[in-house]
Amino acid sequence: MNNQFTIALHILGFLASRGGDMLTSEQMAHTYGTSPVVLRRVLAKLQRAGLVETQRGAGGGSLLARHPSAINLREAYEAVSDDTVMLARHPDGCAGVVAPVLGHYVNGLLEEAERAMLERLAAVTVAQMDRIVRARIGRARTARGASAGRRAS
Amino acid sequence: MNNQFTIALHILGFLASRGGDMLTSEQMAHTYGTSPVVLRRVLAKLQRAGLVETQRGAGGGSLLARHPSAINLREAYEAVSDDTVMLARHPDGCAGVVAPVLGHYVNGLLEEAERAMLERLAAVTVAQMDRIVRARIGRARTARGASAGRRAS
DNA sequence: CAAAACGCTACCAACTCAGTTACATATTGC
DNA sequence: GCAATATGTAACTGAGTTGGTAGCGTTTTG
Repeated sequence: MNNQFTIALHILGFLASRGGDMLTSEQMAHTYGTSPVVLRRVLAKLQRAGLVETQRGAGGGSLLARHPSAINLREAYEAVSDDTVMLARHPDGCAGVVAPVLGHYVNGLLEEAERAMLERLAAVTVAQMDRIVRARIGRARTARGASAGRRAS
Repeated sequence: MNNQFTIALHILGFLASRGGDMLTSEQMAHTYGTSPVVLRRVLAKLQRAGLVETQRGAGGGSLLARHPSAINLREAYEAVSDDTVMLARHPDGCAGVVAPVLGHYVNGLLEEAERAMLERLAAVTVAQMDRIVRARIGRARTARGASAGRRAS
C-alpha cells in the first residue's frame, strides 16, 4: 500500500495540472508507466475517500472532487493506506516484566513518529504542489527558449 | 526491514533495563517472542553500527556499546534499514511533460516527510526510554502493593 | 576437550503486490 | 437498439520479501 501512495500523488497532481479536465485511467496510467487496472485500483480508493470523482462510459474519466487547495497529501495517504501502519508495532504477549511495558511505550513512540510524518504531509496541498510544478515547467521552458535563442543568434 | 526496527528497540531497551549486564540472544529472543536467530540478525546490524558489543563463547552475550544517553532511536532505525526508504519513490522514466517534473517534486516531498519522522526518532535516547519504562514498572509495582495492602486490611 | 554462545548460510512456507486477463456494467452517439 | 468507450472488479500469476528452522563452523570458558 506504499507504492499506491506515489500513484495517488501522481493522479492528484496530474489532474490538477489539467485544470478540471477529465482524464481517463488509460492516460494517467501511461504517463505514470503502469497499467490502467493498477491505476484504477488507486483511483477507487481516492474516490471512496471523496478526493476524486469518476464517470463511467464513453467520454468518461476522473477529475478532482474538490478544489486543489482543499486537498492535502495526508488525505491522499490515508485514502490509500488501508488501516495499515507504516512502522510495524511491537507484538503483544511479550514475556517477563520489562518487555510488555517497553513494548507499550515503544508503540506510543512509533505512533508519534508516524504522526510527525503525516503532519508534514498535511502541510502540503495539491494546489501548492501544482503551483510549484507549473513554475518548474515554465522555468524549463523559458530556459530552453533562451538557450535556443542564444544558439540561433 | 521494518519489523527489525521493533526488535532493535526491544534489544536496546532491554539491555538498558539491565544496566550493563550481558544478555544472551536466547534471553532477548524469549522475552520478545521470537527465535534467537532472528534476533541475532538484528543484533548483527546493531553491532556493525557500533550500538552494541557482543562476546562469543560460553558466558557470552551482548551489551550496549555506549552509554544509553548517547544512543538515539534514529541511529537504531538507520542501523537496521539497509538503504531502503520508507516511502516508495516515484519511478523514473514517466512519460509526458508534467509527470517527470511532478515525480521529481514528489520525491523531494517524500524525503522531507521521512526526515520529519527520523527527527522525531532522533529526539529520543535509549536512556530516556529506559527512564520512562522504569518509572512505569515502579508505578505498577507500588499500585499493586497498595491495593494488596488495602485488600489485606 | 566439552559445553555454551555467537556467526553465517541455505532453505522453506507464508505473505504481499504489481501486472495481466477477462468479464460485467455504464454512458454516449449514431 | 447497437457499437464504441471507460470504469469496476474478480481471479490468477510471478517476483520479491520475510520470519522461522536447521545445520555447521567458530570462539570462549572451565
